[in-house]
Order: sequence, then structure tokens, then C-alpha cells
Amino acid sequence: MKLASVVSFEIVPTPPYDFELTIHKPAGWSLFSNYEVYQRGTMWTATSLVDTLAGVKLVSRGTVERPRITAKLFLKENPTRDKAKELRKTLVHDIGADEDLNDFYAMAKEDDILRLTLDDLYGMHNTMQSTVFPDAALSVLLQMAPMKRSGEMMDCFIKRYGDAAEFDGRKIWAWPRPERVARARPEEMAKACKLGYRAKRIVQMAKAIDEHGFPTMRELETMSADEAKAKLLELPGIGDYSADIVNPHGGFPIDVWSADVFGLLFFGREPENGREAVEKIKAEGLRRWGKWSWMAFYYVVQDLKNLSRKLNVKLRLS
DNA sequence: GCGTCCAGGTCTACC
DNA sequence: GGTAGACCTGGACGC
Repeated sequence: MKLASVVSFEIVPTPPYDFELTIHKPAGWSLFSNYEVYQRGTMWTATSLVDTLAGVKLVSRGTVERPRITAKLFLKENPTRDKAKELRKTLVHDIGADEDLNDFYAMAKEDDILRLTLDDLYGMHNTMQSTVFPDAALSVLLQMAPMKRSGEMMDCFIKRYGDAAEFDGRKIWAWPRPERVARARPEEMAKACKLGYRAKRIVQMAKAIDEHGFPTMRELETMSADEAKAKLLELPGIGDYSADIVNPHGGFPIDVWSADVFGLLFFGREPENGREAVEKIKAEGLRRWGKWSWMAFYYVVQDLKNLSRKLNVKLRLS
């Protein structure tokens, strides 16, 4: 889809804000799309903002302590003034520009594990999608598969069912929207992208969102953390782990891989059976970090190489 | 070359 | 309410 209408504005994030660490994360997590492009302080990506497909170009103009970002949104049609305002507000929130890291850093400086990440990741903010479906679908594609295969499933799913945003000389595929996936045939999806049993779950999830409606991330944020999680658990294919990935309040999403990482950090050794150890390790993370559990998880998994060196241990990389 | 196991979970039938 | 077993697929491993 060609996106020719352009809305430009400047964002002044809450410092410290490291553009590169936040927008192009060390562990390789995408900001909005697996197909986004990052080159020397500029990100081209695509996403659904306020139910509108948007090509997004972000250019860093400042420093960590005095951050400035020039943002351009590429849309199909000219937005109304109110819509443009809403798009801007949503993007600012989604790239973590309105997030204040000071309270988290005050806690992290006193923590034996987190304080080791602060030099490496100083100014890295949390980011999120504005709608639930991308992260929810992603979490289903992470289930019961090695990362390489999950990546292949995601790439195929996005290209086959997502929209291509054509803007600024780029063509970037955005995560599929639920209304389109809800109309897909699970058998066809399973065969085309080798999703196996996950295809049925993703289509059921898309139908649940499209046909019955579902809160946006902003709406989930207005609920309590437990209420938001309970709402997420209503979606087909979303269990405890996936809900903790999607929940905008954050959680402590321990799976077989992260059980090895946090088992080693908390108890000095990887568990013999990761699946059986998940509950114990999750409980320890929540006990230790409480409301900061998600930020702690985020900072640790983005810094595994450095942590391995500093602690002289072999943390499993993602 | 072939069989088995298992990977960044969730759901369901059964007790 | 608690839990064993099933679920797609493909790479790793042992033989």
C-alpha cells in the first residue's frame, strides 16, 4: 500500500533516552516489524497506530541526556487534526519517550544483578505496540519451537497476511491486522507457513479480537495489572507466559530458555528440567523485583553477553 | 538412512 | 483443581 500523506513532528523524550538502544535493541528484538530497517540513527518501520497503517521514520537528532527525535508518519490519507494528535501521542508512548526511568534506576542500583546492566544499557526505554494482536500472535509463534523456526514462521506469517507499507523509498511489512487473519483458513495458513497447530490458535485469537472487540494496549494500561492479565488470558492461545509478554503492565515471562538464564543468575546453576523449574524461578523474580519485574527481565535479556563476561558465567543467548 | 527426542506453551480430557 | 498427554515441524543426535 502506497502511503503518500506525511505528518511530521519532533519528539522530546524524557532523558536519559538512548535512541539506538531503545529503537534498535541489542538482543535483536524488533521495534514494530521484523522487516524494519535501521541505519546509523534512522529507523524505517511500519505498524498499526490507532487502527491506521503507518509507515514510521524516526531520526535521532540529540544525545542521551538531551534527546530529540524527528518523526515522520506516512499514511494513506490526510488525517484530521484530532487524529494526527492521537497518532502522535500514541507513537510517543509506544517508543517509550514519555517513560521516566529514574525510579527503576534507583531500585536497580541497589540490586546485585541489575546494577551490572546499567552502564551497558543506560537510557534504554521500554517500547510496545499500540494494539494487542502483534505481540499476542508473536507469543504463539514462540511456543514450542526453536528461535530459528519461530523466526521463519513469523517472516512467512507477516509477509503473507500483513500489509506492505510503501513510503520514503522503502517497502516494510507490518504485522497482520486481526480483521484480515480472522478471515483466513487455518489449514491454508498452517500449510503455507508451516505453523502447525499454531495456525488454528492464531485464527481463533484474531476472531476473538475482531468479532467481539478487545481493549487496546492503552485501555489495558488503565486497568490494574491483574485485570489486564485476566483479560489477556481470555484470548485463545494465550496462557500465563504469553500474557506476561503482552501485558503492558509487564510481567515476568519465564519459559524454558529464560528459566536457564534466570536459574543461573538466581541460584547459580541452570535447572535440570527447565519446564518444571519455571514456576519456582518466576516466583523468585517476582519476589525480588516486584513491580519492576518486566523492566528487570528486559534489561537482563538485552545484556546477556556483557553479563556473562562480568559474572564469568555462560548465560544462554536468545 | 532411520528412529527418537525436544524446542522460548497451551489446551483438553480425565480423574 | 490438578495433571498427563497431545499438538506441527524440523534439526540434532545416536545407532
